[in-house]
Amino acid sequence: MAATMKDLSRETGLGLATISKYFNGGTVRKKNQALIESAVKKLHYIPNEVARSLKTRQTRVIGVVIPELSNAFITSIISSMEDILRKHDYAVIVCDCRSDPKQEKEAVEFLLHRRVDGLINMATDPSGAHLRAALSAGVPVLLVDRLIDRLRGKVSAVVIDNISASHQAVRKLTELGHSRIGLVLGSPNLYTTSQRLTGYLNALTESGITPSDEYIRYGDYTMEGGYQAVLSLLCLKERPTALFVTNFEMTLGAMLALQHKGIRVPDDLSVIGFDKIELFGEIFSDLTLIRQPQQSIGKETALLMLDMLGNHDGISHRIVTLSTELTEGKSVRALK
Amino acid sequence: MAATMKDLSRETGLGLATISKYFNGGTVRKKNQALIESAVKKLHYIPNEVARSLKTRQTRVIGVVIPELSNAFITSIISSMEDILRKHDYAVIVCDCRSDPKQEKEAVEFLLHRRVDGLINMATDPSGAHLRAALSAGVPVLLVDRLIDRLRGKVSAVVIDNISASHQAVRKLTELGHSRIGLVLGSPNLYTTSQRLTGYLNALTESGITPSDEYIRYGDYTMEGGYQAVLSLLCLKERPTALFVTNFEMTLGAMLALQHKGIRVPDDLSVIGFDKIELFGEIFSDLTLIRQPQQSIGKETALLMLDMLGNHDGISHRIVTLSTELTEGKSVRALK
DNA sequence: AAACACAACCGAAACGTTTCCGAATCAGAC
DNA sequence: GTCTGATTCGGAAACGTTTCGGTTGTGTTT
Repeated sequence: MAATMKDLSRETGLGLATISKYFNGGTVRKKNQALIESAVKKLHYIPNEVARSLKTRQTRVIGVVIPELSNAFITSIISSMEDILRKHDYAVIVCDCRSDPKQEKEAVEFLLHRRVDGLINMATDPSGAHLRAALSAGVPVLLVDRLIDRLRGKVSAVVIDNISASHQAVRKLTELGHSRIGLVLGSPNLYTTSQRLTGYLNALTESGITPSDEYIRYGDYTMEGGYQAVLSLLCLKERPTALFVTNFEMTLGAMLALQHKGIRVPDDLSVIGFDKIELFGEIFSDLTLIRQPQQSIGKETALLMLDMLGNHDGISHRIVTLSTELTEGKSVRALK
Repeated sequence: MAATMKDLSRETGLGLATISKYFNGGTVRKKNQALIESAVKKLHYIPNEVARSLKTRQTRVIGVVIPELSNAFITSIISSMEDILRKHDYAVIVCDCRSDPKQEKEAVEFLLHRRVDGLINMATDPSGAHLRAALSAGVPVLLVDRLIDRLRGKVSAVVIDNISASHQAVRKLTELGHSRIGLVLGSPNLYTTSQRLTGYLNALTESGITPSDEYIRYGDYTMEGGYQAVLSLLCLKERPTALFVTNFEMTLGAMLALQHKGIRVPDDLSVIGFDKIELFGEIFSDLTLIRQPQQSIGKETALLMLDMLGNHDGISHRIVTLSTELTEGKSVRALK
């Protein structure tokens, strides 16, 4: 059905090797170039990347394993990443593992079977067990957003500076006189969770405030989780005067909870949220929040991966840390 | 580096053909099965899908070309689609063409080079020109959400019944006594736009109301577009008493505009929106809206594609139409 | 024990490229 | 018109599978 190089060879009278060289930028005589070009047109030749992959031992495919596709933070990273990768002629296979370690592992194996050239992973399993096969197969691995300690030195990573981000937000609150500051974190064993907790603790102790577990909640990074976390914080005998919520969905949930409880922001409670994402940003436009540079995360991820793919000999594993930004809104006020 | 079937053959003393048969579910003697299994373990054999693809002439990869990845409606479709496809051992390569017909065409070619087994497309170019190459290469094409008239019979499709959806929404409004009903549509030359317009017009004439262009706006399916469209509708000397907004982003924009203008819903104006999407739904929880079954769209798309891939001889092109649902909120009231 | 049927096995040729390296061709100078 | 050195060309062997068709092995029947 589809034309092959062999057909081109027959049509032009040239050898296979010459045709191949033509497509790979080798030097071919003008007249032969023309000959090949017209044969390509005539036969509707389309190069077969599969055969090429088999021979060159590279598929020009990058596997991406993420916890959830329907998550604006993630898709906006993927989107800018895919953009760059495709411009460099790399295809991206995205696998959504639904935050399930088992599925995550299967996804990695699935991609390994397909001989992806590299693996980008926003890890669900904090142990990194799912990546062992990839590592031992020599496939470059790049972690995004979440580091895995025991893989340090064996993989690259692109993350944000979670500690400072959190530190900055909390310091802002302490500077305004808040000392009972509620913290809503993600799932307990996630990298970002513990980092953001550290930043919070640092900022508090720095201001001479003794942190108390009472004010810390784990909201699973979901809207529902954020909602419940805030409700529970509001039940404390000594209510927090301020809140720091550490991801976007939970911020949404938190705002909803406050709204339902009739608590005014910032009059009754100061709030700092997380991740201003296109559409949503408009809705709570006056929220003070920590903003992650999703675009840059995607871009840096793509570039770092391309870099790893380039240095085929002796891959150097780098960790790129991007910084966040505190955008001021009107959801925070000074305690009189 | 990586072990091949040849290595397994040497290790077990069995022939290549036998090993292959083992992996493809052929009958192999018990003792030999055990032999192979242990060799697989010992050598860490991973089947090379690339070589297999070359030989079998199928990649088990589906290409998906969409206008925008960071769009919740789209990702939720993709998510459920990818889920099913991967369970059937098909990988999905997603290309975001940023609603640019040129990029869309390039994406299709990109995927064709990679010899995808099938193509799923939420079309940006309403002419369908970008799909010609795929069609003539005999690659099954499946349109989602947007039909392309001149491709009828040559492709399959999964869409919703836009005309009834729109009809239903508008009839609801006319039944409550509204006659000046503003309509906010997407981009003029899109399939869904014209279908939803038709439903609107039908419903109006059915109630003896003469439609007027004055009440129709094109909002480009963006939040900003919806925002502007509503502002402009509010400037009419004879303001509409009700509004039907035909996608999610524009509904968001519309609500924002109303909020900014201090217009109360439904007291001052009745509103029917579109697409309740997880998170956002909570925010405007009392909106009456048309809900598309994104899950089902994804699922039907995947199944239909698998079906097309199955009937390798004589693909029958089907069009699956799913229906929408009107969920009642509190954003609509009867005109006294 | 011979004959048979049937299951399980294997050698070798594909699939469509790339690449090595020896062979052919070329341009220019004498 | 020949020779030289530099270019361009092409034959053939890979890459790791699947599959065709033929061979060997196993177990039953008489």
